[in-house]
Parts: sequence; C-alpha cells; structure tokens
Amino acid sequence: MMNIGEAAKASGVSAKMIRYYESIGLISEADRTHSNYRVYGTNDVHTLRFIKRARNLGFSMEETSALLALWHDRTRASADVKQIATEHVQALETRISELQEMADTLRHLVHCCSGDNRPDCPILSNLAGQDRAVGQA
Amino acid sequence: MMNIGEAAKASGVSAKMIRYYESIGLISEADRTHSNYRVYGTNDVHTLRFIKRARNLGFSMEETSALLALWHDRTRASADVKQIATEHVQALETRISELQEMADTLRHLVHCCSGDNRPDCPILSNLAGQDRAVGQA
DNA sequence: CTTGACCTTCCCATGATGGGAACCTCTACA
DNA sequence: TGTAGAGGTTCCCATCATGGGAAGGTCAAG
Repeated sequence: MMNIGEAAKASGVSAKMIRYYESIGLISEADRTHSNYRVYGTNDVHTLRFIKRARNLGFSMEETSALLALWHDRTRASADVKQIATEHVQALETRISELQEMADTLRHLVHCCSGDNRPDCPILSNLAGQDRAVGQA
Repeated sequence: MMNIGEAAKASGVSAKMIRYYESIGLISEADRTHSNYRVYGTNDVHTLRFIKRARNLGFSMEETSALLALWHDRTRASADVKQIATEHVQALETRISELQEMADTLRHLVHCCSGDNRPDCPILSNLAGQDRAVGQA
C-alpha cells in the first residue's frame, strides 16, 4: 500500500496524471485513508504501467481505455486487440508519411538556399508561392 | 477589397483562423468598414497564403511568425531563414523517428498476434510488461 | 512543536482549431 | 419599404494530454 507519490514513482506516471486518469474514469477511484489520501497497491501500479506503455506507443487515451478493458476481460478475443493495434499502426504510418513529405520538401528548399547574408531565399520564395516549381512534385 | 469570408476563400485560411491570427498579433489588425467589417486586400491574401503554406510544412506559429518577419525584411540574411528551416527539418526527423519506432514495435506485436477469438495476445502481454523481450530491441 | 515534504482540490495555460450563441449588417427580392 | 437569408461581429466553450501553482490539510522526523 502506497500513496500517490510512491505510485507515481513506481509507475512512471506523474501524480498529476494519476489524478487526471481517475477523474476521466480511465482508472477506478482509488481508496482513501482516513485523511483522504489516495491509496494504491501493486495492481494499481501494474495498471498505470500498462497505461504508460500504451501511451508510449502512441495510443490515444480512448484506445488505451479500450485496451485496458480488453486486458481486464479474460474472455476477450485477441482479434479485437489486434484490430486496435493495426488501426493505430496505420494511423502512425499515415502521420509518418505526412511528416516525411514535409521534411522532403523542406530539405530540398534548404538545400537550394545559399544561407549567406544576402536576402534571396528559395525557402521564402516557396512560402510566398512565387516559386511553385521548386520542391513540389 | 474584400471581406473576411472572401479573404478566407482566396487564401484557404478559415475566417475563424484569420481573426485568431489577428488576435495573437501574427498579422496586423485589419482595417474596418463603417459597419465594423474587416477589410482585406491582395497583400493580405498573400500573407495569409504564406502562413498557410508554412503551417502546411509543419512550422509552428512561432516559427511562422519569424518567417513572416524575415519575408517582410528586405535586408534579411537568407542564413537566418535557412536556420529556422534546418532546425524544423531536424525536429521533423526526430518526430518521424519516434513514430517509426512506435510503428515498428507495434507492427512486430501485431505480426505475433494470432488475431482469433482466443484471449492470448502478445500485444496485451507486452503492454502488461510480462513480455519485455518481444519487440523491444 | 515546528519544519518540510507531501497530500488535497481547484483554476489556469498550453497550441491550433472548430462550434455555437447572441446580435448586427448587407443584399436581393416581392 | 419590409423582410429573409447570408454573412459579419464578439465572446465563450471544447478539444487532447499535460504541467504549474495557489491555498490549505496531513504526516514524520527532529
């Protein structure tokens, strides 16, 4: 049995976030001591670590919530978990492509910019739209 | 001379955002008609398009603001523009790596998950931390 | 019995954007 | 000339996940 600060250290989730997770119903309300302090056990810490790992893999709170529910459901079908994960992989790939496209365009513009003390700059020209041919396939 | 709705259409920036950009000082305060309607000219539309392009390349409002200032400064050194762009490319690359790492880990887990109606699931096992060897180099 | 660390709740801020209410203005048409 | 509807104005709220901080209660050690 530990208080919120210890649970935070043990799980890697800040005390602030533990309270927030409780407030939005992601985790159940913690028991309290006579003096109103929240009390956590090892199971709670495991749950918090689960959440932390899911967040580190980029799952949204909503997805994390769904994963948590499946984790606690002994009769789950792994297909349900797999679907959430697969969709998230696709979302990640979409986002990566978008960022990659931005980076590619910018790298090209940066490459074309002399980067000296003169004002002429293909980066600004591109942003100004006076240079649409540069770096846009 | 056009009103905010026309400027929005011409620039691709929503009226809502145009007002917001004005409120945070990214663009100067628009002139008003006698009836308090904002009025925009072609220069304003060019500026809005510039902002739109910068945002599409993933620049933050702060970076966009700096780029706008450089654009308007005829005595700028292209090196200053290049630096902002280079730093942004690096930030994009960092973010891409992070997402890529998440996607790689998840793809592996998804690959290992049978995805049937049985409860056993390496994805959940990994999140629960009972499976640290899987998918984590 | 005090001090300092930690807990509690509550409010505010982020960044960029959209939604919507309440109200005003303009244009077109009968 | 009256009215309808489109579109303008300001202001507040919500998002998503997180942190900061104030005001006040609690606990443990000295």
